[in-house]
Parts: sequence; structure tokens; C-alpha cells
Amino acid sequence: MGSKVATIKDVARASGVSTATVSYVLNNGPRRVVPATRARVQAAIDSLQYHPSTMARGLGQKRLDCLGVVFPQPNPGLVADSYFGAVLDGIIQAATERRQNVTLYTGLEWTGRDSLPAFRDRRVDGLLLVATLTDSGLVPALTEAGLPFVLISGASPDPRVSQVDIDNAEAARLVVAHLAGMGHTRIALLGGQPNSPSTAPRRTGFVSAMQEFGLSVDPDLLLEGAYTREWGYAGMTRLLTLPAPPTAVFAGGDGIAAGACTACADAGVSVPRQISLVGFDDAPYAKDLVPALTTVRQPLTQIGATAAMMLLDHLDAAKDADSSLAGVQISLHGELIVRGSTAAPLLS
Amino acid sequence: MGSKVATIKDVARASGVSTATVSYVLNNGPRRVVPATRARVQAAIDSLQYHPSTMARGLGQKRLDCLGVVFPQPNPGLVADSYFGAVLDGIIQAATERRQNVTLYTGLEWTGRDSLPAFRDRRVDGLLLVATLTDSGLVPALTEAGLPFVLISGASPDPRVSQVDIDNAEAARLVVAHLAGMGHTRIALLGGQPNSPSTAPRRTGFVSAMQEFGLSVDPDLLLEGAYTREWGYAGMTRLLTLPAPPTAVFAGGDGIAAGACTACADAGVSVPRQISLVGFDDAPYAKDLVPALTTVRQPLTQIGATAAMMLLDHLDAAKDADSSLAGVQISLHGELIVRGSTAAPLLS
DNA sequence: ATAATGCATCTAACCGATTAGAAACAGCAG
DNA sequence: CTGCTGTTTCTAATCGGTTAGATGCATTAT
Repeated sequence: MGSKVATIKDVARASGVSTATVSYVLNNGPRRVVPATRARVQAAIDSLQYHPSTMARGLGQKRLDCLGVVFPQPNPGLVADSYFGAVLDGIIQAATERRQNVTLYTGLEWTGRDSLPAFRDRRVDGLLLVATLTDSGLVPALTEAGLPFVLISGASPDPRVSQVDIDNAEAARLVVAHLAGMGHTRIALLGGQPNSPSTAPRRTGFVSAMQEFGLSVDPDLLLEGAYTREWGYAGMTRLLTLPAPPTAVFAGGDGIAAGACTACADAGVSVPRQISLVGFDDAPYAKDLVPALTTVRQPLTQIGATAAMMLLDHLDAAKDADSSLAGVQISLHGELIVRGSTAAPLLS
Repeated sequence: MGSKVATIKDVARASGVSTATVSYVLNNGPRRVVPATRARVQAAIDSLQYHPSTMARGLGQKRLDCLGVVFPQPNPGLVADSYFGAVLDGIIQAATERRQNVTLYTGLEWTGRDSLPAFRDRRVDGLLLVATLTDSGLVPALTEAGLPFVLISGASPDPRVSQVDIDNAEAARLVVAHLAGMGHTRIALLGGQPNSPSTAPRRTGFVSAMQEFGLSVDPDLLLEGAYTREWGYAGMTRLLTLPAPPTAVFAGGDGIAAGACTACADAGVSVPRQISLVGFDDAPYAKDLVPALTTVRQPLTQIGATAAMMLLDHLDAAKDADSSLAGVQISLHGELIVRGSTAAPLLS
């Protein structure tokens, strides 16, 4: 192993200056270095292939140039899920652009409020919490600890908390308007797990939109389970066996919708002839389903990128003033993509 | 902001011992600490919510408990792609189980061999290279630099390099056997980008399997582009306009197959009646396509997890002996999942 | 000629941990 | 009571950087 990595001392020795000077060259400024010296140092850096150690630098009070991304509780298969993948893509894009690293945290057990296990180790400058479960206790714990973070698709009532999300109520209203406009009256909601932060807003948005359009909400048609194909299949099966099944189903996620679609196929129920189906997210496969899925498109990548930018801006600002920055809430808009899975109900 | 995080000094002061003793308590051993003292220190740790700083620790020569994952060149939308997502899931699972962090690197420009930009900063203990492009120069550079790494789905001829992949040639043979067995003779290959490491092995496996089954390979039916839906659409369109189109198409990825499927639909060509279609990966949406896609299932999550384990084992071993460990190559098996997109060709 | 100035560079303390080696202290044998 | 042993704890060097303050040197002002 000839793999001793070069340190700043090596560079200093090689170019006959002190480590301080090397450091000034690296960070150019605030002290100026005369061009001749700068050139010599730079030459040494190049020839030794020197890169400063982030750890040593971070040990001072400088930035680590690394953002942490927190995904919810232990959940195998999570990243492959299109929602998280798309958000992560946005985060990575923004982070890369600003030369930041991204570290992932999933499924670490923060059972009690006292254990933010991996974050107190100061490995990251700040955190992005993606769809953090409402009952995780993570948000208050982080607030209390004073660690900078931004919530993505997560509803916190605390105005000091910065958040990026789409307007779920508005999105739900778009769906109800679409379905009601085609003449549907018995509309079911097939939601994700109740402790997921987007489940409740979509439900309340759905309910109030139903009222707005003068439709009654049958409690039997309000089911919540999980954001999975399996739940979509199970939930739809349940709806189909009701004495009075719905004529339209609003699924809280495209995965749910895909499962529901299969359930309909297996039950010999035709979509959209007998049942209209609307998804949420506009996953890449949504248009490959048969029929192609009507769904609410979330600008997920943009959401991820925006949140990352916000966090970085906050960190940059905090460098100067110790700003306990009031939280910024950004609400983007979902867009209804109408495809083949919705149609007017059969006249009965 | 009462957010000064506690340091080892705070703990030492609070419990009336030296930092050394605190450190011994933390790492229990090699020095023993008398139970009474240990209890006092532990109490201070708990009440101060102390967590050691990884950076400070890493500054010595200890492990950082962090693995780096390298994805290929700038490639927006990459993580959302099911292949990378699934591999990443496996990596995260294994890493989490062994209490390691995961840091992502994508699209950083390592133009020349001299710039392994982010790795020399010693932020990670080792790297997992996922489908690193064959012409990136990254593998030789890392080998030379002596940084521990494992290749995932990446073909390096260097026997010192540890690798995990499926046997692509064998997988291609499964596909050809399936299609040839149904009577197809004009079989096309719709591959990914040529500099992706799995493209060439699949092509050579395809070609030699064709020969094995006594089928000739028409160069017009050997197309390579990229692992995207767009390329799948474009490539399939090209195949369909040939004077003598193929009766079966082997797509190098499910994304390609999905695009090809749409192209067939748009061209009014029926799958599998007029053209049989085989994908690769068994992405989650493969069975939702219409017809459901016959494809080669890769144990992607297992591949990711295996590679992470190998890397960690290597790192653990290197702690003791400075082992320039000979590389370990692991080859897993793809499995042909037969669904509705393949059928015997029309008799002509 | 001498003092005051400004610039380039160096010295050394510091960040938060780990870890040899030294020190303090107890118990026990002579 | 002294000397030895063994255990527990402390002191201080170290890792690789950053940065305030000191220093040296060349100009310019007096």
C-alpha cells in the first residue's frame, strides 16, 4: 500500500512554506498570497494530488458540505419506490450543483425523543426530512436540538419549521372536481398509512371538496392502509365487495392505484367503464398501466431540489448572522393529468 | 439557540473525570473503568445527550462508519430509475444493519485520472461503484490510490478488483433459449449505451447463444443506445421499419422494453402476436405492462447488499492485517420470468 | 537616518476525539 | 515501614486542518 494520502504538511514541506500559507491558497483569502508562492504551492498540491480532509476541516467550525436525507422508519424497498427516488433525485441535483454531498439515513431507530442517534455526531450540516411520519417525534426533537432542517411532504404546525410540499387539499379538490364533473357521486378514497403526513391533508381535502360539490361521504368508502400495491389490491377488493360499490376511486398514490387496477382486472371489473380510477404522484409507470392512469402529478424532483436549496440558503445565512430564521413554507401545486382510467359513470 | 452540542470535555467536567476516562467508557476498553466511575460518566453522557463527533474520531485513523456509493456520470432521474433504486435499497439495508452510513456521489466530474475529487477527502471508508461506465477511468485510479472499493454490475478484467454482478452471458442465453425454443429465428437485441458495463457482456452472450442455437445474427438487428424508455421507443421504431423486421426483441432493460412496447402499440403492432418482447431487470412495473413483460429478474437488492457486506468485511479485515486482499468476484444468477409478452412467432 | 506603514508569511492555539505512557493509589509481602 | 505489584485514572501528544496574532521585510513618510 503506497497509499498514504498527502496532508497539508506534505504540501507545506514540498513547497517550502507553512501550513497556514497552504491553507490560504486553498481557501484563497482572506490573506493574500503572492502569485509566485501561490504557484509553487499549487504545483505541490497538484503533484501530490492533495485534497483537504473534510473531517479535519469540519473539526473547526466550518461547513462539512454534506446534507443528510432522512427517510421514514425501516422500510425495505423504499428508495426504489418512485416517490422517494424522484425526491432524492431532486435533492441530489441541487446538492451536486452546489458541491454538497448527500448522506442517507433510513430506518434508524429514534424510538425516544432523546435519540437522534446519527445526527448529533455532526456528520452533516443539516437535514432534509422526507415524508417523516407524523408520530415519529423527530421534528420537535430536532427543533429543540437546534439542528437546521427542512421538511419535505411533511406537515408540521410549527411556523418556525421550513417546509416544502404541494397543496394536498387543492390537489384532492382537483380530483373530486374532475370526477364530480363527469357525474360521479359515489367516490371512494383509498389512502396510505394514517401516520404518513400526506394522508390526512388529502383526506380532509377530499372530504371538503365532496361537500363543496354537494356529494355525501360514505364512511365505508374512506379506507386508509399504506402506500403499497398490496394495499391497493386489498382495499379495492374490499370496495368491490361492498353492497353498493363506488363508481370512482381516488387512490392516494400510484402504487395503490396500480394494485387497485390489478384487483379490478382480477375481479372482472372494467376500468374506466365500471370504475374510474385516479392515482397520485404520476410515477413513471403511470402511463404504461392499462388503461393509462389519470393521476395528480407532483413536481417531486422540484420539491426535492427546492428543499435542498432552502436548507443550503439557510446554512449560508446562518454563517453570518446567527439567525433563528423564521421558517419558510413553500407550497407547490399538483397538476391533474387526465388519461384513460377515468370516464363518466354508467347510467344506472 | 441553546444549541451548543456537548463535547467530550463537557462530559468529563460534568462527571469529574478526564476525557480519557470518558473515552474509555465510550469504547469500553481496553482500559477498564471501575463501575462507580463508569456509572457517573454514563449518567453525564445521558443527561447531556452526548454523542461523539465522527469527524474528531475519524481524524485519528479510526473508521468513519460510512460507505460511499458512486453512480455514473451526471444523469438526472437516475435514482428514480428502478435499477439504481433497487441496488441502493440493498446497500442501505446491509449498511444499516451494520450501523454504517451511506453517502451518495453522482455526476461529479472525474474528468482526468487525477481527480477523484470527493474521495481523497476521506469522508468514507470505502466505495461501492454502481454500473460505473467502462471508460470512466475510475477503477484504475482507485486501484492505484489504494482506496477500498467494490464494483457492482461493472466489468473489470483486473483480478484484484472485487465485483458483484449477475452472469450476463448466461442470462442472455436464457432469453435466446426461450425465444428460440418457441421457434423464433429473427431475434433483435436492443441494448443500452455501449459504455455501460453490462451492455457488452449481454451482447456477446446474446451472439454466442444465437450461434449455439444455430441462428444467424443480422447486424441490422443489433442496436445499442441507452437504458431509457426513449431509446426503447426509438430503437423499436427503427426495427419495425426494417424491410425484414424481427419476430422477437430482447431489450437490455425494462425501461427499454416499456418504450418498445409503446412503440409497438403506436405502430399498431401486436405484442406478442406479431412481436415477442423480453426485458431485463424485472422492474416493479414489468408485470403491470400490457402484456405483462417477460423479463430476466436480477436480484438487485441482494446484489447491493452483498457488495456492501463484501466491502465491510474487507474493511474489517484490513484493520488487522494490512491485507492487499485479492479481489473476490461474485456472480449471481438471473432468472427468466415468463409472462405474456412472448409467444411463438406467426407462421409465415 | 529613523519611524511608520503595509504586505506576505510564519507561529501556535484550537477544534474533539483517541491512546501511549506516567502517575496516583491501593493492597500485600517482607 | 518500605518496596513491589496491579489497578484505575490522568497527562499530553496526535490526527489534519483553520485562523488570530506575531514577525520579518520592503516601502514610504518625516
